[in-house]
Amino acid sequence: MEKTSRDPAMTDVARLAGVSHQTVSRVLNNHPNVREQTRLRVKAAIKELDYRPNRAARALVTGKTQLIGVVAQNSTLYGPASLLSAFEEAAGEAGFAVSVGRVKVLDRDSIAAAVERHRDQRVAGIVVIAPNSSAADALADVPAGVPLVTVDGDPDRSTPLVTVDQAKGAFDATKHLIDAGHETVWHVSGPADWFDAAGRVQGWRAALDATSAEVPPVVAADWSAASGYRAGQMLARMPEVTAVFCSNDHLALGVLRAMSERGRNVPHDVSVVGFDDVPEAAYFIPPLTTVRPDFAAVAHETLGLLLEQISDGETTRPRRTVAPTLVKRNSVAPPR
Amino acid sequence: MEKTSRDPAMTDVARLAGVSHQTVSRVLNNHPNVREQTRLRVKAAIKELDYRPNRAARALVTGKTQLIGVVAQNSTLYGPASLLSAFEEAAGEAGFAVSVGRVKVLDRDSIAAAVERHRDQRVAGIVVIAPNSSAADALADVPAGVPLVTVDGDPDRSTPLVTVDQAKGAFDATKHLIDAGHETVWHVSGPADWFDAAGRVQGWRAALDATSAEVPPVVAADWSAASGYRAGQMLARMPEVTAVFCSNDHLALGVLRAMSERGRNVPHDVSVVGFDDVPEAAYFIPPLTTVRPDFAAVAHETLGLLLEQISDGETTRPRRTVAPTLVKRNSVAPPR
DNA sequence: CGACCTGGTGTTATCGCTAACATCACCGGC
DNA sequence: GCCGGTGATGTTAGCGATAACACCAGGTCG
Repeated sequence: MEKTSRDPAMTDVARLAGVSHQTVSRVLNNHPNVREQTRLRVKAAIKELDYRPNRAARALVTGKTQLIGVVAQNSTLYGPASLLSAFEEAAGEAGFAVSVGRVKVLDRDSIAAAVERHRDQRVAGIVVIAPNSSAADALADVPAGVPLVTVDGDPDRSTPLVTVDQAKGAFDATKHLIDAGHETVWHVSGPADWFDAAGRVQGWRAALDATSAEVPPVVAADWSAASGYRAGQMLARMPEVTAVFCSNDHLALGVLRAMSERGRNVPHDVSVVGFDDVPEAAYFIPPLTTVRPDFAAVAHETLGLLLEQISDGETTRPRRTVAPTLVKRNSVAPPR
Repeated sequence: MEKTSRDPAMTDVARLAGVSHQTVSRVLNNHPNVREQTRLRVKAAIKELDYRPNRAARALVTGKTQLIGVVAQNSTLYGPASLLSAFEEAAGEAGFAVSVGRVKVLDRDSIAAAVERHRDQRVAGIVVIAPNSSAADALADVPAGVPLVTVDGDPDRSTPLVTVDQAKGAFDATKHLIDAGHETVWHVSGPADWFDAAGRVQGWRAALDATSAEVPPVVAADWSAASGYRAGQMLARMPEVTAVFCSNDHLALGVLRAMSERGRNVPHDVSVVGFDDVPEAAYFIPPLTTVRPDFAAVAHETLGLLLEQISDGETTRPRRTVAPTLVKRNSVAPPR
């Protein structure tokens, strides 16, 4: 077995190539003033030694890391999980490593602690997936000077923000139900302190207002299928309910089950629309019409906004929304 | 607006506390030979300046980072996503940052590239969530000397491995169906090259063998509800099928829909069991009996194994499995 | 033809920390 | 009462990169 000697450093490459370490550094950073021949010699030496630059040393001298910190809730909710995954991929492609700080609950202290951990790491920027108001509040504590982008955060706050256009998605969904002939549309909403949920309520109401339809009371739930089921049990008993827009697909699943148990056929007795387009939505009974957010686009906008801040210190257009699309399946029909 | 001066460094703390920077370092690293009074003075100075050690500088001199790299597929499959989330939380609690390298497909090249990126970062250790054989193959390329733990990987390979006891979960599920009175149990399996799927097939077969039940052919699918639906359409036409064990909950969802369309009642005509216990499983129609893996336990075992390697260079017990539990709901009944 | 630029390269200082050694006061033991 | 040990602290030397400047050859220009 060979003795583990230390990893090759820049000076080792320099020695092998017969140049100074500074020239190696120039090659690595694509400085213009290096002769082509020298450049090739250095590159050959790098390859031969399997040299890889020490990021710690570079970070020490430049004062910058190639790390982005993300604060996200420790949940497996489809939306946040998809978003995170998409962001990690986008950042990776841009040459940034992503360090994820999971938080059990989205309260002020937990988020502050996660942000602190990231600052300890001296991340180049921080992304906070802050879908509810307690999370948004915590951002007030984040010192200025740290590039920061919020995703799904508070639209009324001034920090750079990227978000799915919840209102538009909800509007389209509701409009689709009205266009099918329903007099009005009921709404099972997510938790009131979530901005996503609030935006969807808003879009739903706007669609009803636009057609002068009566606005029934919001049925409040959390995001779970369980709460959707409970809401559904109530709605199933009300014969005047013929169309329900649910704030996410799992709520819709719960509603579907409640309707099925009460013998109300979906879509012929009651039409249902969800939000998120989870992969299995097409296999609900019946296949669910829903709204699909473009998480990859959100991730790219977020990264763009963050990189802008990192390089310029400022952002030109600190607010971006991404429009979702309506996916039509078989859970909507005209009322009979 | 204040001019942004550089972050405080150890020497700043030292000056304020009236000691040398080395003493500050000793306080930070809990060295024994520091007078209590000095220690307090230094701590006060740290607090006053909001000093935070520069990890890059520390990493540079010690040659070690507090970073763990994870390689995971860019998917929102419930199992892997839960596992990742749990691991990030566990690592965070242990004071490690987690850098996630997402990979679009689990092939050899992608994984090798992700591992390289992590080595560039000089991570202290790497976790690879390698649920299928192409991923496992890629690990052969990882040079020795990098602490590495595989999750859901190849049981036949010699790298340290943590995994859910798939066979036991499948055995229990199958046994449960047989105990309910079914003559045999059909199986809709996940992709053949996934170890999880293979383990579940094995457990299912073992349970049938143990009771001398006939072993029907495996119905191959991928993990999606779509493929479960197709499998279900076939099974629904076969009157002799009274019990189906599905390799995950989404497959089960597809099967449920196919049964429902064919007018076969679950559980009275056909019993169905899934695997994973996704949060909405209790709200399928009917509520799904399934097997729940303990992802938090897997995460902790993984972290433990990795930290052992990081500190000792070796591992005593490089293979750990975590037993899942059967969750009984309403999708199982005696045959009629 | 000497002053001056400029492209290619090397030399030196520096980032903020830890390791190793140096220093010094104080202690007990022979 | 001198000597070696020990606890508390300071001093110095790196870790491996980049930045800033120095240097030198060769070409341009007045």
